[in-house]
Amino acid sequence: MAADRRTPPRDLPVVETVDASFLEGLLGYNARRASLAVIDVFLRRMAPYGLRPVDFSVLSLVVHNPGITSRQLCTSLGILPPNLVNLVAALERRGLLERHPHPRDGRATGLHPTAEGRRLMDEAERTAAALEAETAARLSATELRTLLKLLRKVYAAD
Amino acid sequence: MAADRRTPPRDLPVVETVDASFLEGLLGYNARRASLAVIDVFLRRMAPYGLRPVDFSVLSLVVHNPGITSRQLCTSLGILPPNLVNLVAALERRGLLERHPHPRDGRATGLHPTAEGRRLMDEAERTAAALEAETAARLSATELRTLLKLLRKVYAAD
DNA sequence: TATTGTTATACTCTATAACTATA
DNA sequence: TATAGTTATAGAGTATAACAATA
Repeated sequence: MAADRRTPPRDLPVVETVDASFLEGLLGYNARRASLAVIDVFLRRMAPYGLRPVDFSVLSLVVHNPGITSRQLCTSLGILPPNLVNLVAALERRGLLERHPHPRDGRATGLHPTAEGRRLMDEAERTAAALEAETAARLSATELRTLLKLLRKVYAAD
Repeated sequence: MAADRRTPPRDLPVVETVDASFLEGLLGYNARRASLAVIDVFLRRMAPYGLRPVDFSVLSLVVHNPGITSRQLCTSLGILPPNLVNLVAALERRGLLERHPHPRDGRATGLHPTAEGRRLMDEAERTAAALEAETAARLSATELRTLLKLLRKVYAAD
């Protein structure tokens, strides 16, 4: 599948600087680039806690919502049930949360943070807040508030 | 790995409505959610053209930058070279672009849109622009401009 | 020696089907 | 009959190492 080398060097155009202006005008393109940039920093700063973004999200919801079920986690975070199983199992093995039978629904399992889970999340959430200010250092506090508001407007009413 | 069913139904908390307020205050969380929502619509509306977001991005850059190299595409879009190969090969097989030797660098290959490639992108880009207005219908034109500007500010200076 | 494009490959993420136990 | 949780598995997306051809 090599290019046709028999073609003589004719009037073929050469690109010096790439024009990406069309893509840069699209919301999807910019939202994706921004989210990748932010998540990249997040990944590096959360590595010491052994938490990927998805682990952070799950454990954060468990800490702020003791007794939350897997189903509620999936709905809140847009994770499919089969993909949550190992996530929760790993956090349980690390002693960061416990599973107890749901008091009112025998099918469900309530997820509860352990003392260690609360302690870790307290640290991790403070790191996340600091990181937030840092990542968005190019934005004023007002700009950051506006950005969050507009982003929520884009996906909230789905 | 079942929950301990011997535990009697004690004072275990039950979550009625999930509190996600901490996550909703994080830029990364909101950027990710927004980008997934926008890309989901994009995916559905571009399916008739047989273009995923990444195909759209690649072909758009080729159309707007005839002669662009794989390396330039990778740098512009944050794709790793090995993962671009099959992408370009597929677009070539569909007759949407052609590969010709680079006039000034024997190692490189220039990518050039075919007439069919230009025609398809013309349609696809008009659909993308329409979709843009639609997806962001909850935002005013001013809000959309502000959102794009702030998103670029987040990732631009990386 | 460095760079472009490529192959092979591995790892993660996401998605679907099917099962169990409870409601 | 429907739902919560689980298993197994398939597919897409993303990553690294190593190579040939050219600079």
